[in-house]
Amino acid sequence: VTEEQWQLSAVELAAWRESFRAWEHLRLRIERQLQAASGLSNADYTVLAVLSEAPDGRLRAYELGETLGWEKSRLHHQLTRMGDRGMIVRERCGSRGIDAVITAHGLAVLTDAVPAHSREVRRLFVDPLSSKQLADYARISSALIANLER
Amino acid sequence: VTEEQWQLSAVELAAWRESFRAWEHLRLRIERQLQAASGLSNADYTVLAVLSEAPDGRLRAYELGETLGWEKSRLHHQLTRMGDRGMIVRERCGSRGIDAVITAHGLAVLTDAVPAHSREVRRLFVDPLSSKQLADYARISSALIANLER
DNA sequence: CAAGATTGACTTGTCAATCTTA
DNA sequence: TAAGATTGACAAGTCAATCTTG
Repeated sequence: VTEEQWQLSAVELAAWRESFRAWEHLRLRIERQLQAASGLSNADYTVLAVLSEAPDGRLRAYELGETLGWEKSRLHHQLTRMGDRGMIVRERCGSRGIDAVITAHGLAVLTDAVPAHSREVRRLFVDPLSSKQLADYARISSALIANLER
Repeated sequence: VTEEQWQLSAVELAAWRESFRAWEHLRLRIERQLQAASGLSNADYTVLAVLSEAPDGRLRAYELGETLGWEKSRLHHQLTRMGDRGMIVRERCGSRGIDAVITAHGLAVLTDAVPAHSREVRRLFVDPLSSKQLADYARISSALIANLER
């Protein structure tokens, strides 16, 4: 019999499936709360949050993409949708760059959405874990990201 | 000043964002590998895997949905697409139930896909973690699921 | 040419409404 | 009526190809 070195042990496979399932559920619930309460997707919320934290509420599209880890076309479609809904505007900047800028409306929508969203994150992610577990989870996530980006 | 009890601490927020980012990246990479190597989405793969593990490669659509934690319409669309590609068939079963049954072709596609997929899961998820971290991560995921399903 | 932005075609997932049969 | 299945409209994301300007 050939050595099947790729095989996952039962424990490893279960860990993978359980983690996958947990994250899918979590994402769905967060998404639903945001949608129902504020009409935002999680992607909308994240873009608004990142822009609102940038100086002048403005960021190069390119850097925004890096920050979020999104492909340029995904970002572009997202910004187009958000632009159509008046949450951001695009402004040509320098030579061949574009700035995404959060609008007053975008900021208002975000401000409105933050408390309930944060409460949901707390309820579904922070509260069920001990602070050690939360720290562990974050540390492991960082390790995974580091490995992914190598 | 009002007590802002919903606020997430910097640590909590960072943990949430880091975890979110890790999981998004991970999912994308897994998805890409599957797509490139086997023309399967992760959803396809998961359905095939679950069916292949069921007695006779057959499962009530309803139970399949429960197992995966998917809504019925998602499952329905998914099965339709997989049916179109000859990987499963639907069979009326009992009174008002439908069985999803993996076909020989579906099983062949799955069998083909397993090694490279498993290798990728190992490379991106299992190997970068110590076995204690893996166990921690799985345990935390279970806790999150338990909380979500309450 | 190359960095960065844009486009369009296509796949997946969500929601809400509807159908079917015990 | 209710369990379970189906449908269709739509939002989101992916890929590959193309445009633009230094």
